[in-house]
Amino acid sequence: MISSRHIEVFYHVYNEGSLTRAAKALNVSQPLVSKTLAYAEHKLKLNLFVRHARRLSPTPEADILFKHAAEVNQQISKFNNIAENLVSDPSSTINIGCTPSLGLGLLPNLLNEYLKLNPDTKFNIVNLQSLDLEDQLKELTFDLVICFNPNDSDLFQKTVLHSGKLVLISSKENSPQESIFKLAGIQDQPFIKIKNLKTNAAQNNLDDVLKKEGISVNWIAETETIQVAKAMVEKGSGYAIIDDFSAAIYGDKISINEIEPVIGYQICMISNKEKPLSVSAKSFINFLEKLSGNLDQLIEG
Amino acid sequence: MISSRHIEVFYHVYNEGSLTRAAKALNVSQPLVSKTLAYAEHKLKLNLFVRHARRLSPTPEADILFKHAAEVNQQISKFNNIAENLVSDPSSTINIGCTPSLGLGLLPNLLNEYLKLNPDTKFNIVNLQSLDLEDQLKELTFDLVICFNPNDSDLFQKTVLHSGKLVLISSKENSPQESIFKLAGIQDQPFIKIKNLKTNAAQNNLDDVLKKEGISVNWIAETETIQVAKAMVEKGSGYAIIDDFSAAIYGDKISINEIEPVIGYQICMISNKEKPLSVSAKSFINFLEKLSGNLDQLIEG
DNA sequence: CCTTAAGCATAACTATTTGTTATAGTTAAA
DNA sequence: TTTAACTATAACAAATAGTTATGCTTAAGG
Repeated sequence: MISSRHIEVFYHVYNEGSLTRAAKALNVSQPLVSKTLAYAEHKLKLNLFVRHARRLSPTPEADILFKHAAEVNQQISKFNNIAENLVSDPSSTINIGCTPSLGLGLLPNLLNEYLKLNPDTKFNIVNLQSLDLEDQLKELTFDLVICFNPNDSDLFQKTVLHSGKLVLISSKENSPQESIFKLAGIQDQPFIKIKNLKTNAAQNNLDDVLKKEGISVNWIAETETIQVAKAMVEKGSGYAIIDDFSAAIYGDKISINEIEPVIGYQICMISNKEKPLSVSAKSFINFLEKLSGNLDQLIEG
Repeated sequence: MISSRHIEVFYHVYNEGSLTRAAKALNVSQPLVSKTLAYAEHKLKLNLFVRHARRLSPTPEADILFKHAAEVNQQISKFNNIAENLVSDPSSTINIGCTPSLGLGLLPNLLNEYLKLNPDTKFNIVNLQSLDLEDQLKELTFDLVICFNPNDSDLFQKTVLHSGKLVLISSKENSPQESIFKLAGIQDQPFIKIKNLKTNAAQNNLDDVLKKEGISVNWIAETETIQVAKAMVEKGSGYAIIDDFSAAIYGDKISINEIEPVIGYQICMISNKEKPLSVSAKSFINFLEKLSGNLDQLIEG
């Protein structure tokens, strides 16, 4: 039995693709990550990564375990956040719910920007699936929620933060010739499918377009997280289609192509109209509204 | 941020209602449980239990956090079990999936009985929601699954292990006069509702009967776990209705009444017809089939 | 009312885990 | 080549997780 800490380390190593970067993300030293991971592998009697000289590559076992590691992390931080909500002064902390992929990608950048202007702000972030998020917003647990394509509802105030499009990712060795990829072309290529629509509503739109255009995909693997899809693409297993935001963030070792026809998605902020907001929450929402539509610049940072 | 170990300790203390018994369940010393719990409370800045002389009673915060603690535990053991399945020799270990409430109540008794006869057997138990269970059985992750009222399917071989009925639980001070409780009587009493039908399909039948009989309940609290319902009943907050198995196991401090009309449920074992089973798995399934219908005697043990 | 037994807290430890810095070894790329 | 980026190991230090022994409180029984 390995503990939550080991799982957390494994998660970050998989996610970052390197011990050094995982150590940075976890705010600990690199040797500790090396040791902890080795210990976890020893305890599980599994090799999670193959060590190349300057690089780690996840084993098939790691690919399978990653999504469960993500769930464990989510669950534990959810527990702690709920506990914190039970105790903390609601006026001083801004409670934000968001989907796991945005919590990893977009949100840290947003908070950083805001903290430059308002250094004393405290945030409390809970990662949940989209459906859960809307429930919790109804129950007034959060001040605001950031997610993909939310359902419209009279209860909620909605602001579109970003309109993006889906892009094709492929390994550098095996990327398509044309810079704008024709969607029908994926019939000729092995494809990595991202299921679990709850986590990533953007995928919904893809399925709709594929059906409408009558394109059948030749999928060779199905996964629930963008990270695993990206890892497989990197190994050269096939193409995958993800949102441009995640591609930009995870995309140093892969090649990215725009797609025709364009498949759009939205990242929105929603808040409950009936919830009386604290001054700090109002200020943050105001900040986001001003930023709305210009989020691209944050990715570079 | 508290770790999985703290959450585990909190879970068991809540579940057992005492530090000493939690220590026994966790196979550690009582002082350790005392310290770990105190540490968790300190870290969370929350009082989880009010200390009376010979007894702990959970605070409202603990009632809220318990279900999340249960989810964390489930998630972590799921991770470890999946990892184990990736490595272990399938022929030597019997992989069982079951719902959380049965995993806590019935299954340990069953395994104990079986281990008396076959001391060398290794079990691997994963707690999941009913819907997940059937998916995993399809994917051949488990040798067998034990759950409430499963859906019929051609893929699965089903054996009824136990036919039971739902019972009323109440505090000793405030229990109904008549030994067989007329269901319509709950209109007059505050009621604790157990939602989350996924975990406890037995509750489905209750809702059906209530609707059919046109009985409206005056529910004052809604929870997702039997343990929280039991804790509230014990505090005298109201009545609740649970399966007789759980009542017998959790029921030393509460009073139990049969209900009229009788509301039945079944505990079943299902296995995938297509999965080639190991000798040990076959033997265990055989053992269960023989026991089928005579599970009551196990509760006393 | 006094004794007993059950149950929690504290003290005084030990063992294990988690963390650190310093440093050596490997190799892709300038 | 040299450099820079990464991982592994060694040698410690700090924090956690565990132990037994023991004292305090009180519900229950004689």
